[in-house]
Amino acid sequence: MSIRDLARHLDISIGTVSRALNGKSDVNPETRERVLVAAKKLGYVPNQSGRSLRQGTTNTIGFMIESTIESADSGGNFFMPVFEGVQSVFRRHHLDLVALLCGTDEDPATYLNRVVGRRFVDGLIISATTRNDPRISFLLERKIPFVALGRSATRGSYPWIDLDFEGVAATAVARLVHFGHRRIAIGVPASDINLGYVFQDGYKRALKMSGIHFDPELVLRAHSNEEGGYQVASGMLAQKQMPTAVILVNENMAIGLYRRFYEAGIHPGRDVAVVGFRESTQSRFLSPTLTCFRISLRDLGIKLAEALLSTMPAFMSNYPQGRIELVWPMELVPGESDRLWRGT
Amino acid sequence: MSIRDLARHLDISIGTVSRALNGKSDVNPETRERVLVAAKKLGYVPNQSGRSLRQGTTNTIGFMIESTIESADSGGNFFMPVFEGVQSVFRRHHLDLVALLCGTDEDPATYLNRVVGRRFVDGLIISATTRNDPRISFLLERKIPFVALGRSATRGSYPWIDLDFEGVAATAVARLVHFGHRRIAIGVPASDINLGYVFQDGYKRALKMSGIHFDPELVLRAHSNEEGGYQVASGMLAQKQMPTAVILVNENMAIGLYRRFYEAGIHPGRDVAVVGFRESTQSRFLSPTLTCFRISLRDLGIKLAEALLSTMPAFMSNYPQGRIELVWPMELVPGESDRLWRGT
DNA sequence: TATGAAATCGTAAACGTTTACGGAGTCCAA
DNA sequence: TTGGACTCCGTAAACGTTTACGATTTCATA
Repeated sequence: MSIRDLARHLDISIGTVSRALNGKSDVNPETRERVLVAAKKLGYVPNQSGRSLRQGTTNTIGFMIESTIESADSGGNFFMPVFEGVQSVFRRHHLDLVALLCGTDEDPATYLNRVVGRRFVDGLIISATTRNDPRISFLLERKIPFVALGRSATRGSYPWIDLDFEGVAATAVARLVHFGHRRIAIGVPASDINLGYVFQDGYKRALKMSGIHFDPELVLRAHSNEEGGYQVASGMLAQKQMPTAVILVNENMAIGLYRRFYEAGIHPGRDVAVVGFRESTQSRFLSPTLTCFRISLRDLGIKLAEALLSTMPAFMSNYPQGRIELVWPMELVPGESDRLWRGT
Repeated sequence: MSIRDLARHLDISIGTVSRALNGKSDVNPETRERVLVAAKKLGYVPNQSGRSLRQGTTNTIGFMIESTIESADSGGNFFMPVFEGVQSVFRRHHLDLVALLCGTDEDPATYLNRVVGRRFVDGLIISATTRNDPRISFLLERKIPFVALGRSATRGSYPWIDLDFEGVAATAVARLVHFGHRRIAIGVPASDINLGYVFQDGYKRALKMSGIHFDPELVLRAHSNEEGGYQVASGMLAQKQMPTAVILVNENMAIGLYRRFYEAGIHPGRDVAVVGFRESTQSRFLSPTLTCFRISLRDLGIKLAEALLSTMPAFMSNYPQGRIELVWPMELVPGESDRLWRGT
């Protein structure tokens, strides 16, 4: 069922059929109608390879997510709503979104090279950017439209949207200090993901603002999952003077952290204050409920999509131009995990 | 940087270049070497649209996952490891895997129709199959290679791999009965997903085996997330005679269920027995740890990939033929959530 | 009626591959 | 010297689209 079959069936030329289907102006409204109903009746769908080859564009956007060991068990629930948002924008422009999974046994940069080289996608959204992310320089030099979810320390100008981890650290520290805490630990990712650095910097700055000396012992590196949280709690318990509060950068860590404290007879929200990261159904139903930060992942996805489209020649005209370096604000959602504190 | 440029640069014909790159036999080993090094040096990557158009095959497999409201916050951590497994097999065959996200505002069947019609993928893995899944009959009639993760009640023969929810129900019921329980509730998905039916059937059968009368009141429908778990617990608490045990079909429900019971002063693992579904880092670090079922998602992914390849003409020869209707066994992992039971 | 513009459509080239086919060598045996 | 077998390579068609261009028709106007 190619366009040729359709044309034969209607006894008109394939050029006219193509123009009719693509909404070109120089075609009789009446024949256009005939073409459209015939296409629907015969179930004609244009072959994407053919049109891609001709137009040099695939109408497909790739969202690259890495299923690293660390995030394998936790990344999904974050990305799904983001996809939703991205897709809601793309649909209006007849763009398809595919998620590109880079396995753990392949280097993200070479994977990207293959995908881009094949002309598989017209644009990319990359996520989980590392401190110096080779993908960014690669995409810049190849002039592939992209937007990064998470900035990086890479030189050069490129569009990125990043969560305000510095703000998270500042808000959390200020709140905990206000509750009387002085010894505040943080759990940061063990990987090279850039958010860890941003978060840690924000933490230090916030401590300085409160006149608290920075103690490197309070920075606990761990994987961003339940087991990592368990280790963070263990690290806190092992210190001669246990921190009275902790800020986590991932909500899954909270579960393991709770667990470890329970085992030690310590009750989060009563004996130790916990601030988690992202508000979710999970954080709302934990016991104690987690004080954390709210973010509309769907809106984030929408913004990502718009940012990308504003850099793509075919869609630029519909979107405002200019640098895109956006720090996404988050709102603190009070929970029980840091409220029941009664002082040392 | 097309194959034509490469040929010009080497001063040989494009046909020879193509044959050299594709490992055809009728090419001088020496010139092949020249082609390969030049291709690498110039960074040539074949245009996928061109080859797809010519060969009628895209070398791409789609894994369709629906980001329904229900699973939006929980589906990810399940699929990531599965992707890993699938991809490990595909890589050997130079197949690319993309995740196809069907948004909540689009009908899965029409989405599938578009993707398939465009000749975007050579094969498909579909998941979250419903009771009567229109995608299955669609793919069957269009003769698109596919494998379903989760069987369906649809007539016709097609390859599927399904988790052994009947076995889960049987094992859990038998165990709980052995611990002295007679009034065992279950939490099943509120959606039309087929696993809910399978699970429920297994539950009924297991009750009959133990000589326990089936009470429809004990079947509690809810979303497969934390909030759903909360509602299941509420449902149990509301009954004149509260069930002494509950089996959940999703581990995220456990968190909300725990929450609700805590609020009522009831301790899971002491006052009520809970059996969850899938073993994960989460289930291991909950308090109490969840008695649940272990499954290697990576192996599941590998099996899915092999099943699909065995139905695709280009790869059939490498894989055993025959019907693929596989019930994937799961092993019970004892936790604390159903062990501390001391009887009524 | 002649003319030109507008509307509508057909023709053919082009996108980047792969591959069937045939041609040009080379080598060896008859 | 001829013929055949073999190796290697070039030629050109084909995949399904889109689109620039020109051809034809219609229609109003001079």
